Amino acid sequence: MAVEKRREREIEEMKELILTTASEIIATEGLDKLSIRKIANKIEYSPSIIYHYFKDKDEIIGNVMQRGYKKILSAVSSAKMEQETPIDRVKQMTKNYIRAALHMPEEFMAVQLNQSEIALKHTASLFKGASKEKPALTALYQCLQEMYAGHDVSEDKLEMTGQMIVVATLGLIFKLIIEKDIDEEQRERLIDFYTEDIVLRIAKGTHNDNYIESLS
Amino acid sequence: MAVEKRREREIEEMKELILTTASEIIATEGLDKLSIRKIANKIEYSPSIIYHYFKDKDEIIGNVMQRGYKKILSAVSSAKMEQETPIDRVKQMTKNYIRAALHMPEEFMAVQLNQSEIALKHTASLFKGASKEKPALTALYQCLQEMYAGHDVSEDKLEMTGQMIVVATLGLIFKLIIEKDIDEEQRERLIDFYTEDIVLRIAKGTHNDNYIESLS
Amino acid sequence: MAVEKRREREIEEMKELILTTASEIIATEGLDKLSIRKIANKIEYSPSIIYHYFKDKDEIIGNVMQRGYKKILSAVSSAKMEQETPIDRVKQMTKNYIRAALHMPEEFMAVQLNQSEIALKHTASLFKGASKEKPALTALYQCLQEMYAGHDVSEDKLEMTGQMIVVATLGLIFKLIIEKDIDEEQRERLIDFYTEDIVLRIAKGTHNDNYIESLS
Amino acid sequence: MAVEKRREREIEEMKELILTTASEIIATEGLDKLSIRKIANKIEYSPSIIYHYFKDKDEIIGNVMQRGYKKILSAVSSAKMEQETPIDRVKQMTKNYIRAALHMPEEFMAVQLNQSEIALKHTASLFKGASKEKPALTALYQCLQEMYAGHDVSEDKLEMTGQMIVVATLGLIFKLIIEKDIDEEQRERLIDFYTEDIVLRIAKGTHNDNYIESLS
DNA sequence: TATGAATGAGTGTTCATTCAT
DNA sequence: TATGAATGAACACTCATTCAT
Repeated sequence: MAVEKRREREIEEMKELILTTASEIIATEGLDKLSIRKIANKIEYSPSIIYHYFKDKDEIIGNVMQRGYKKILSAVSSAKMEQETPIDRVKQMTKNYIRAALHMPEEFMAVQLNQSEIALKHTASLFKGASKEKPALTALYQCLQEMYAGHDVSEDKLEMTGQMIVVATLGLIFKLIIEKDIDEEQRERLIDFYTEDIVLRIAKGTHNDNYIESLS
Repeated sequence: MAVEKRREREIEEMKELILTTASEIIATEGLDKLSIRKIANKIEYSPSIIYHYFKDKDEIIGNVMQRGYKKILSAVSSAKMEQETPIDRVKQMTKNYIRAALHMPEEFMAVQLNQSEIALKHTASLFKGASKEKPALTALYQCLQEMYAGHDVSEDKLEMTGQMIVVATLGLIFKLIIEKDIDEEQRERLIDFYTEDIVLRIAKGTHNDNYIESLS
Repeated sequence: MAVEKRREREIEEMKELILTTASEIIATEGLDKLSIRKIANKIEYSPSIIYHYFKDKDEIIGNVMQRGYKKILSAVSSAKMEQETPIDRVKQMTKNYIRAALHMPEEFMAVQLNQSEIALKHTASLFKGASKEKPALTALYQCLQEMYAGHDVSEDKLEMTGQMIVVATLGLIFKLIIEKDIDEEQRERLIDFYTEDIVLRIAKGTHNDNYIESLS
Repeated sequence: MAVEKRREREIEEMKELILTTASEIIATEGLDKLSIRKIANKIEYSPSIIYHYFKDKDEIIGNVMQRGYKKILSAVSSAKMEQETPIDRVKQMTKNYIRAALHMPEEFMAVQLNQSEIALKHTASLFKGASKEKPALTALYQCLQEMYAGHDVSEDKLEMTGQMIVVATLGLIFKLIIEKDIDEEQRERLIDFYTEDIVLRIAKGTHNDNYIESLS
């Protein structure tokens, strides 16, 4: 009984070890350079033992991605209710999302850029109706709905606005990850500017901005 | 000497052929499925001959990416002057950029996601002062300057606004490429919405939007 | 001691379980797809435990084959005494033999095609004197002796005739197993024709067939 | 030009070497123990080179089998017309067939016992109408027709008789191969008895054998 | 210039077997 | 008695690269 528990723990630890190692390799060399043998070498076990803990390579990749996805998601959702106004919640959410992503850059990239069906099941967000299916988008969408409550805005446009925030945020994250030599200060400036300013611009739309009309 | 010139031309042609073929493979199967053998098969030469024209696979990839970057650039710049108002030029530019990228999705991804220095030399755009160095950003920046001429907006904010447009556009492109199963109609809707609406929102800022203020 | 007996019984049961399972796998997937893991999975034990009951895979295969041989044998011998005339007994025996074999095709093939000494100890039938050593052949031989009682036929020829019946029967069985797509009707026709007609022709010989002489 | 010819010859030689080696392995260890690595080791080349000459393992197996089949076929057909009477031709054909098979025992087994579709395309002989499709059977069938010309025998029975000769012959060959320890003399006796006597019995049928009737 | 032969390292995966517990 | 962790050898196959010609 105590034995069983220890076993279970050990299994969990080994799985953890394998997944972490896989994450590291993905982080340093990219998803397509990940190999069972590389994992085995790193953890100093024989390749075969890995099949004790995971059915095959796909299961490992699946797990790595799911973990990545969960990390991100929890980071975002933890912020859901902290802010009072919907727009502040949107700001907070994107901020958290960006931070979380930048804490696991390569893993995040691997997940987001993966075109396999299992990955897309988690990451797809551009299809029609995504705001009702995807947790992250749903949260965003609800904020937007609150913001526009009582105003005549089509559901469609609201969904697309949410999608555009997602897309723009991802774009920023990708670029910040790829341009890894940008100094800390500039990073912060860009993130701040994006979350404090750009997100707002996208979210609020331009319904009444006579001033800006005059600019163009 | 005439002989030499012919030789040189032939060499150039062969290099061209190899690179074009590599591009095609990347376009249809992705960067990591590119192999010397595949190129050789397609051009109906033996794999070995390729090493006559390029040191190794990496050199081929490097060249492909450089060409990819140039293609994109020319697509964008060709549109520079067609539109009258600056905001229309911005719209047009992003539209062209998106179209061009989506016509060579895998190649585009390969270029934009490449973290090597030589790639970054072309693609880096988030550093301070980028709007003065990077052709694409410069064009954008100039439009924004025109838009805000006579208004009190800091150079800094204008540069960052340009960078945000770049970043958001890339995000949209990436997602459109990755979520390859989205139907044509939705694609068009999103692109339209982005170029007609979102770009505007980002570009114009929110200086005077009392209406929206009331929303939040 | 009671305990010991129970233990022994349990061991026997476990061995039985393992062997039956192995037989099933051989039957459904073929001998070369048999693996310790597959057996273990099926009986819901760990692979290692199997080594408690059998030295190695070969020992298991050996046992399976022995059992297979016995099954066939009992199927044949059960028919020994049912028929009155010797030729009817021969017919009945071959019929039973064919039926029994076709009920366990893969196992039968595995046994009959196995060239190991232990397998051959059971299956060898072509050596001189086989009709006195091999139960199946002995039965056949006795029938033939009865048939030819009072006629001048050499022991030798009689033994060889028996061997030829064995050989032909095996040939038919093998082909029926290998050509697995033959429809039921044709199968039956062939088996019938063989057991009713061909076996007779072989068994009876051609001592007096003037008619046929005239054919050649 | 001379170079090309030499190359072609060398390729042919290498292919030959690979196939012969594969045959040897099949002969000594069985078809399912055949591996690319084993071939490579035996011919003292690296495994990869084998893929220069053959697409994959299946292609090698296919070639081995085809060669085997052809060898047998030519052995048989070479004898077709040497004999005068049809029954002598049948005898001669089976004799040649047996000899040919015993000269390449394991290869023959591998071909005849292979259940894959491509193998069966060559070896299947029990289906209705086989005597019109399979060269070997056709030859047999024609002999039988000649023998029974002018007598009232159904096509069906004639075809089945042919099939039974095939089946019996295969049975004999298989057993002679498997029981590899039988001494030369006994082998010869059995083969002789089969070809001189048994084949005759099967072929001629038992229409008029009053004598034998009395036996049963 | 161009080829094809050849290699060695690498891929994912399966398996029989051993051993400490 | 029974387990699960672990290994090492084997499997088919792919690839970048080299080299003699």
